[in-house]
Amino acid sequence: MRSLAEPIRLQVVQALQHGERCVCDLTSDLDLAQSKLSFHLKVLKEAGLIRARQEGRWIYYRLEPSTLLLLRDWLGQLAVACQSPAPPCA
Amino acid sequence: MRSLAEPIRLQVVQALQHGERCVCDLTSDLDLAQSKLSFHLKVLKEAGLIRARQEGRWIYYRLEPSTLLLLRDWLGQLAVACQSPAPPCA
DNA sequence: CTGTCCCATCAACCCTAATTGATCTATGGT
DNA sequence: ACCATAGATCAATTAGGGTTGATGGGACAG
Repeated sequence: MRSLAEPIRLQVVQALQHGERCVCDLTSDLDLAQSKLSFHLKVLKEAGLIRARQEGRWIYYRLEPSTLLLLRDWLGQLAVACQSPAPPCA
Repeated sequence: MRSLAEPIRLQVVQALQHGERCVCDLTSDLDLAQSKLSFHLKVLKEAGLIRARQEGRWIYYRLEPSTLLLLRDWLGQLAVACQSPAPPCA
């Protein structure tokens, strides 16, 4: 969750929404310093939200659906039983 | 999303998972300073994740299912088309 | 083997957001 | 009217994470 808190990382996730992309494309798409993008990709990777694949000199990133669905289901769970009345406080 | 990045706020959300609770209960459940809890509740409320209800001297908080489901669906969308191959980079 | 390109990593700085303790408001009881 | 309690708010400090620019390493081309 922490990894999705950063605006730039959200942009990265959106940019990967329709499929795999290489770092150089992401850099130009989002107009980011290479160093900055690399930092955020690392955070997302360590969170298990994206996966890297190397091909020659280029590295391609894609979203990791299993993690996304895990979060998705967790949010769904929260919405199920959250409307029951409070225990009396006084 | 930013609001769910903070560990304490995640605890609050978990604590509200099974239904409404008043602030005093949350304070003792999570063993937090009143000021700190109030701060995080405000952040969650401004994010639309929780809703407050006053009853006498006490204020009860509950999760806002519509927001949770919105996030849930967004994550679901992301998982749909994210596996298509990368456009060639060279 | 050398130069170049793609990307990761590192250290120093910066900045936003969380914590802390005190104060303020409002409600209800006496 | 007065006091006690629940909770919000504020100002000052602190801490955590993001930015920046430079450096490093691996992969291809010549």
